[in-house]
Amino acid sequence: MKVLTKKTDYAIRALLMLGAKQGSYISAKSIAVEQDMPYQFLRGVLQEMIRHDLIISKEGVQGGFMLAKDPDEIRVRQLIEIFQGTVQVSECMFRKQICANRSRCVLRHEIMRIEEVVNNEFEKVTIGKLLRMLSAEGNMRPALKDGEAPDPQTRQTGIMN
Amino acid sequence: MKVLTKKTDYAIRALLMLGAKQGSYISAKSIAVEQDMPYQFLRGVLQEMIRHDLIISKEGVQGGFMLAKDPDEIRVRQLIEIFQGTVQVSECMFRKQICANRSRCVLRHEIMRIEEVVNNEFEKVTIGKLLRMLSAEGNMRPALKDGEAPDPQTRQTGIMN
DNA sequence: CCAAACTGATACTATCTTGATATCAATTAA
DNA sequence: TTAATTGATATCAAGATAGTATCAGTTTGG
Repeated sequence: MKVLTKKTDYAIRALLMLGAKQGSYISAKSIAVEQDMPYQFLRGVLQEMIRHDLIISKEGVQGGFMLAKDPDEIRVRQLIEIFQGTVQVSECMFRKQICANRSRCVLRHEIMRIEEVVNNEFEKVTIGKLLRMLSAEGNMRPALKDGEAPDPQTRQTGIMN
Repeated sequence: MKVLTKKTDYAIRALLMLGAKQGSYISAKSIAVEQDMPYQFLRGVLQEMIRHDLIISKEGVQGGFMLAKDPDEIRVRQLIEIFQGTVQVSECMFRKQICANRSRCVLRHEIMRIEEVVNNEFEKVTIGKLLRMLSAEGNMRPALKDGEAPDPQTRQTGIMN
């Protein structure tokens, strides 16, 4: 049972990199190199995020990508939905007006409950939160609470690797 | 994001059928027919469950399968582990002594936390619990609490479809 | 004893999803 | 004007999931 596919994984890490340098355009190439991701594959991921208004882009020399919104408003849950589709139980679910099979429906009911738990958890994880965890870890200081501004030192430490 | 694969789904429903007729052997064929599952595929699933001591079998005429333990001791979590492997985050995790990439590790940390939540939930769902939900639903009475014995009427209603 | 109803074991194929690559046109800054 | 870039697709490879087929061994009832 794999929680995150490559696409989601790459997406999150790319966003973290963009989030660490807000305000400037960062090229797909530099992300791919620094994060060790396949270039063209990453580009597909980035384009998908543009379509969902998570990032914006600029073409041409010195072009690249930039966050389109506050990091605290980009939720891992949404990324999972974009790249892996809504959580669903086996089949049954859609169409098939009311399950033909009771045992499957009972099972489904249980799983939908669990799905909700999972979704709530992923809803709480934002790019902003991850960024704070990163910088906190970066210089071995306690994690910042939500809303608290990280100190400049931590800021410039750089995020990746 | 698919929570249950066919194998797990079939496994659970087969177990529910066995659980509904504890004490007698039920053939793979009858399960396949009643539950509308591909016969040979189901057989593979059943054999896997034998290897994990969830069920036992009897060969030959009048043979079939039977639960090997109390339904309340068969957990959906274990079934998921058997048929879908342990929950894991992207890659990273195994080998690769300590992630080379900090952002991936921070992410991983968050996801491992969520995984634990999921595992706890699936740990709580047993075949016994599902059986009780089924019989409760079967005749529109409130669900039984854990440990409470279902009444005979409910019992004989039959489980499937 | 034998035939039919079964499981054990395994090999194979098909289909779907995920991951990755390649190409070409359009844009932009130096 | 050219090199660095994104936009848009098309294609391919690899892996996971789903499903089929086959044959040998076991058991029971007639």
